[in-house]
Amino acid sequence: MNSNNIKNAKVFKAFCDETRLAILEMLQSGEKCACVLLEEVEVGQSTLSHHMKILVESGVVSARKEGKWTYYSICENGRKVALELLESITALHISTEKTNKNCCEKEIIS
Amino acid sequence: MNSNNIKNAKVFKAFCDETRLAILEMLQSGEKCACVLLEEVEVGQSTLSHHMKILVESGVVSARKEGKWTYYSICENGRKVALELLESITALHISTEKTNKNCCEKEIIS
DNA sequence: AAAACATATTGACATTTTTCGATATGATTA
DNA sequence: TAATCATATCGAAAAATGTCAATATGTTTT
Repeated sequence: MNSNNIKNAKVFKAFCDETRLAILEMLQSGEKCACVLLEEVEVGQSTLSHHMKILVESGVVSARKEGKWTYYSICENGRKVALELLESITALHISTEKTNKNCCEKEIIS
Repeated sequence: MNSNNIKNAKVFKAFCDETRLAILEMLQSGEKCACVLLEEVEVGQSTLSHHMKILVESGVVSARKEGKWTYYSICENGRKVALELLESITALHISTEKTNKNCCEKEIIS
């Protein structure tokens, strides 16, 4: 039982919301100021701020403050971490052989 | 604006819940019968069934019915699709040059 | 055919997440 | 220093999700 599951789930929260995927899409063309994102995304300012927080906390997006503006961009390292995490949580740990044909032994024993 | 965002979000829903990550973890050692998963995961039968549905719909897990049992396993192809999707939605479409230093032109113009 | 079993579905409730408007904070401009 | 601007935070409402108990469905066993 991996107790990192709660933490890992947080990384993927970044990608399981429509609005956040739209934001990521905009960031693919490079760093964007929050005010620019706000113009293109169909949510209010406080909602955008909330989504940006989730994206930053997932590690996939990084924030840079400059004066009164905040610039967001896709974080290469966070991207790599997420990809490797997805690789690792879906990787098979066995060869292709079937070992579970009779998985419900209680049926057979009792 | 990519209208696949709703569909894509669904793929990652598989990974943004603690219980589903625990289930995936069990499936890493190979195909498992629902009854075996139920023994190890801390939820009721109907809840497990609900999670399995989400996992199957994401494409990452496939179900195989055999008599009264249902066997679940990580779907190699679905895994690949998810990985490629994550690659593509986080890929930068520009070189590293900064183009947004003065992103808030309205400030300068008005 | 009836009983037992594995899983899916339904409906209700609890929790979490998303959203918004209002307000706070912190920076810049006048 | 007052006004303005960009963003964050708060509190409440709405929507979505997770959970369970009960029941339905389909299969196997007796």
